[in-house]
Amino acid sequence: MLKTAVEIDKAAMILKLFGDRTRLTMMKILDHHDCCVCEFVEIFQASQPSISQHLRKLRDVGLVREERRGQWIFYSINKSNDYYPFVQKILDQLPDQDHKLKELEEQGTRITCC
Amino acid sequence: MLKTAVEIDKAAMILKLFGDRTRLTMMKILDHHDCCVCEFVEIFQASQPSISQHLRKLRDVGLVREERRGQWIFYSINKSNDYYPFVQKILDQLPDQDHKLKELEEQGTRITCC
DNA sequence: TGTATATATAAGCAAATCATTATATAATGA
DNA sequence: TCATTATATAATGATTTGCTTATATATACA
Repeated sequence: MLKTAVEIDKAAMILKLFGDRTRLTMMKILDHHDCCVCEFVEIFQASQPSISQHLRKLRDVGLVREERRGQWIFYSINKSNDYYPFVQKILDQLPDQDHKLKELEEQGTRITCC
Repeated sequence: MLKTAVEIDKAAMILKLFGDRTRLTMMKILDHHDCCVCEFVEIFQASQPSISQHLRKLRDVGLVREERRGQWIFYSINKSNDYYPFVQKILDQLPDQDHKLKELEEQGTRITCC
């Protein structure tokens, strides 16, 4: 009974995070590729603090992880999150966003350090 | 390309609506049973305008339909919505909420008109 | 026809959200 | 060591959200 209520609440919390175009696209990209903050800044043509704040929300609930690699901080999907199976079924239904990374590569702004 | 962007945007719009505990639970219930407004008022112990406003948001994007039956207005899932397959895959992962309707039946507040 | 019931809608308000600007921190490289 | 680059965080403000209260409308029923 109680467990059920908690699960619906937790699902709603995740869906609320996904109810933002930027965060949803981030998650779709991260499901296939790690990315650093500055790549997202390029992809979304958004300010760096704005991107950092979106990533922080995703990190705060354990959906993504951060890892420093030299000068950059890379984000990746946290596949060991309890709700990853739920998350994955949603992301699987979204159109591939690889073209956004391809554009960065063509521009030469994709970070391929480490 | 453009189509892709629109689809992600549309998905984000739906997920934003689902990012609310009340609306998400409503959708899960409606996926199996039609319900009228006063039943939701009982289930969520919420005010009637609050429930009506949530239902309106779901209706405005075509996720649910309304239909008058005598004194009551019943809401149902709109399975012909383009995004219903997407919606259904999300709802399928949520715990069954039938116990909420059972409680109404036990209380005698379930509407079974028409 | 008048009253009660079910619902929708409008207006107002507090809280949440999302961007911006400003600043701090950490790593790199000259 | 100093300047640059990448990032996080704090503070602020505009917008959105979700509730409440008040009111309008439609049906049912005596």
